[in-house]
Amino acid sequence: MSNNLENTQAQMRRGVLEFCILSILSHEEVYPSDIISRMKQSKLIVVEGTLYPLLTRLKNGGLLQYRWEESKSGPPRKYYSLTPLGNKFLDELRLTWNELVNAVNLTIKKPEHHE
Amino acid sequence: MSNNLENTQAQMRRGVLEFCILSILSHEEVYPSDIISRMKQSKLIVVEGTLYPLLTRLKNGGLLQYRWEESKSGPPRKYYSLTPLGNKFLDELRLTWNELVNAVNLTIKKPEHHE
DNA sequence: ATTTAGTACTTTGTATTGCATAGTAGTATT
DNA sequence: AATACTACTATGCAATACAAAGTACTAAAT
Repeated sequence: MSNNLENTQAQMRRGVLEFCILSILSHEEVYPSDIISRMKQSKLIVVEGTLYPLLTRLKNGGLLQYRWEESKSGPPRKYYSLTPLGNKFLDELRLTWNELVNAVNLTIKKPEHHE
Repeated sequence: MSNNLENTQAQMRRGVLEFCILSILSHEEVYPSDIISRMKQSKLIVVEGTLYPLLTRLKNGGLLQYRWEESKSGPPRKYYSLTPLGNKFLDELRLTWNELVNAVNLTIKKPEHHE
């Protein structure tokens, strides 16, 4: 059926996709293939068909911008970076992430017995 | 558009929904409305339209079971609990959660400079 | 000068699923 | 018998991750 382990694990990862991508872009101007390999290093798999539309959505939302740059080893690359709005957005997501970790830790602990 | 903050925040929470619900059920036998209020306590909002189908999916997947119990204050309740398979599944998700937290922390940190 | 390989960006179609909304049904109170 | 409250169920829509196939550029080999 649809409730195998991998599916649920993937769902967890999906939830933090945008956050991680924005974080990477906050450190350095990179192009999509860079992002994929950086995420892979952290065991967060993301594929092209996911990343490209996501970057476009973020760009259309005013969170990202890009510039073209020639490459010596193939077609030109889109170097993405955060806009000021994107930076604000990321700040909020950092808060959200910390809150989420706390909330989950609360939930997965045994409940305290009141009264 | 579709890339507002709330949307992304909700996405993060969604990713851990199953994990939290299974965790709650591993501690005590509860009925759906219980789960909703427990999640709310931890700031993880979940609504009926999400929870009921999710519980059904998990049950059909063999992770959950339930028994009916009469209630003095309304219709009978479905008390859910984990099956042995559900317990194994939850163990895996605990691992996944810890790995995810590590992976995200790795990703959101500045990259180290190799060579 | 074509072909092949490698890199990089793009597009299309599908399936999952969270949620809004509305509906059904039981008990208790007036 | 009507209303309120609680609880479970069903329907339809919208968002989106991913698979898969496609386009396009550079460089190297034949």
